Amino acid sequence: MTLRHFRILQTVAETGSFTKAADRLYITQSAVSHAIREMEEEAGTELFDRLPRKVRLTPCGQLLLEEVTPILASCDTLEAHMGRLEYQAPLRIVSSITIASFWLPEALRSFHSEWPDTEVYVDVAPAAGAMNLLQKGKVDLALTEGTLPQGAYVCEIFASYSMKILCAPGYRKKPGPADVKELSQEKLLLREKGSAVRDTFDSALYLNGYAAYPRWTSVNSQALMEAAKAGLGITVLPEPLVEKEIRKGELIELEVPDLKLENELIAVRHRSKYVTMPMRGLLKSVRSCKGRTAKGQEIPQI
Amino acid sequence: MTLRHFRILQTVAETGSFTKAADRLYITQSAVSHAIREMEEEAGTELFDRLPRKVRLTPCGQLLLEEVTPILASCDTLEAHMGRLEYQAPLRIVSSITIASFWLPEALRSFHSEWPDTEVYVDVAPAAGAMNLLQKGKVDLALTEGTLPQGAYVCEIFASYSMKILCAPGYRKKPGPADVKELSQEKLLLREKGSAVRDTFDSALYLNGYAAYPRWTSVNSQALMEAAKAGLGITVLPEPLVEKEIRKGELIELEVPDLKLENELIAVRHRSKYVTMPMRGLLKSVRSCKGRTAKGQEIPQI
DNA sequence: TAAAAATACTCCATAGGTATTTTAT
DNA sequence: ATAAAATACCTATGGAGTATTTTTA
Repeated sequence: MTLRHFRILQTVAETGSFTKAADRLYITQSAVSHAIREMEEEAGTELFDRLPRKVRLTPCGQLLLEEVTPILASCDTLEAHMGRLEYQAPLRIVSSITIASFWLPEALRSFHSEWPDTEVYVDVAPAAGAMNLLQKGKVDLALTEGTLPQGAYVCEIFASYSMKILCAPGYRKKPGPADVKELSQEKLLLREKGSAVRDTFDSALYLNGYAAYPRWTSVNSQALMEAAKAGLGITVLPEPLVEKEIRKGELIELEVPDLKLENELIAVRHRSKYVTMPMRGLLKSVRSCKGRTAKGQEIPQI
Repeated sequence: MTLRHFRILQTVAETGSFTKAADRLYITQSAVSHAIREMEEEAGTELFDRLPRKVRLTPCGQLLLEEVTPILASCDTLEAHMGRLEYQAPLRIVSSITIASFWLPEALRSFHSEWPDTEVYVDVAPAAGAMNLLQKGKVDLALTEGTLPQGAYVCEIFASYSMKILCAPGYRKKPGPADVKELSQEKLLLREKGSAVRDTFDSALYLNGYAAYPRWTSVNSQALMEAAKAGLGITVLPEPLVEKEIRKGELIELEVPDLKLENELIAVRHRSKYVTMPMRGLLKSVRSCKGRTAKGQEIPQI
C-alpha cells in the first residue's frame, strides 16, 4: 500500500469514474484500473461497484476512504511545509551567562529582523556545560568564552571583553597599582572553577607563579559584586557587568599591570554539522554584534 | 515523497544509523543512504548530522519526523484493518414494513450469531422507496414484496404471506363467503397505493374486472385495523399482522374464493454488485428464516 | 585501522503506457 | 452503438543491490 494508491482511491471516489480520475491525475485509465485492482486484492474485497457509466464506493471502499482521507490530508500539509522546513525548524543554542547578558539580546534582535519565522531556543549555562550540550547534540551552537575547546569543532572568535579587579572605594589603604603577589594574598571573592572568568584569572595568576585561594566562591556574579561593595574583599568581574558601578564610584578598579585579563567570546559548532541558512544568519548577527547593551539600559541579572 | 521514505526516516532516527536501519528494514545501507538523500533534496536541507559512528536528527529532521510519525501510525493501523475490511464494513439494507416486523428480527438474530463483527443498518420503507434506495446505492440489499422489480437486479423469493379480508364480528349481516363484486362495493379501508398489500389487492380485483374506491387510505396498517374493529368497513391486511386479532375474535375473516391474495417476499440486489461474505451470510439467514415472530411475543407496530 | 556513509554502476520490479477486448445499457 | 472498465502486452523509471571509495575518530 502506497500513498499513490490512496490518492487514486480518493480521486476515483470523488469523480465516480476511473477515466475521470485518470484525467485528473494525469495518468491513464489503465493505471487507475491497475491501482484499484491492487487495493482490492489487498483488501480481499471490492472497493467500487462497477455500474454502467460510473463506479460507486462499496461500504468497504467507504470505510477505507475514511481512513485514507486524513492520511492524505496530513501528507498534503507536510508536502507544503517541506520546502520551508529549514526556516521553521528552531535554532537551539547555549550561551554563557556573560554573553547572554551583554551580546545575545542585540544579536537576536538583529537575527529576528532578518529571520522572523525562525525561533531560537536559548539555554544559558556555564562554559563547561555548554560544550557538553553541543557535544550531545542538544544544541546547534554554543556561545562560550575563555579557552578554545578541543575536538571536532569549528570555532570563531567574535568579540572579547576585559575583566576588572575591583574593591570598595575605602577598601585599600595603599593607593595606586598593585603587584600579583599582593593580589594573590588578598581576600578574593571569585566565581567558581569552570567559569570562564575564574579560569582566565587562575591561569593569569599561574603564569606569574601564584595561585588563588578565594574567601568566597560564587556561581553568581551579582553576589560577588555586592560582597565587594560591602568591603569584604577583592573581586574579578567582566568589565561590561561592572561598568556602571565603576562610573558611579561604587566600586574602584585595582590596577595590576602584570595581569592580562582578557576573555575571548567564541561561537562553537560541530565541524561535521550542516549549517542551515538561518544558522548562517545567526552567525552573521553574532559576528556583527557590537556587544554591551545600550547605555542606560537596565542590565538583566542572571 | 512516499511512505517508504517516511518509514526509512523513522527507522534511521530510531536506530541512529543508516546501517542498522537498513538491517531492520531488510534493505541495504545503500538504499537507506539514497532515500535519506532524496528527502534531504526535497527538504532543501540536511535531516541528519553525520557524526562518526552514528547519525543524529537535525532540528529540521526532528520537525519532519514529528509530522511523519502520526502518518505512519495511521498507515500501520490501516494495514492491520485492511484484511478485515469486508467484515467491518456495515451492511445497509432496506426492508418493507411487513418484512421488518415479521421476518427481519429473526433473520438478523441468526445473522449476528454468525457475523458478530458486522453491523447492519436497516431502513424501513414502503416498496416503492426501497427500490429507489437500492438503485441510488444507499443500500446493498432490499427486502421487498409484491411484484418482481424490473431492471438490473438479482431477485430471490424467500417467503410469502397471504392477506386476509377482515371486518368486525357484527359488521356483515349475510354470513358465509362473498363474491368479488360485493366486496368491491363495500366500504373499504385500504393501505395507500404503492404499498405491496394495496397493489396486490388492486390487481386481484382488476383481474376480476373490478376496481377499489376505498373510504380510508392509510399508510399505517394499525389505523386500518382499529377502524375495522370499530365497524367502519372492510380492510385487507397481511395475515401475520392480524393473526392474534382473528384468534381473539376481535376481527373475523371474510372469505372471497375468487381472490388469490398472496404476496411474495423478495430479496433484491444489484446484478453488478459484488456480494461480500457477510452479505452472503445475511442472504442465507434471510432464506432460512421461518417468518413470523415467535408465538406470544409482542409484535412491534411500525 | 576500523566503522560507517557516500558513491559509481548495474539490475529488475513495477508504475505506467498503448492498443484492444469486454461489458452493460 | 456507446461509453466505460478490464486486459494483454510493452516500456522505462527508480528502488534496491554490489562493490568500492571516502571520511573521521
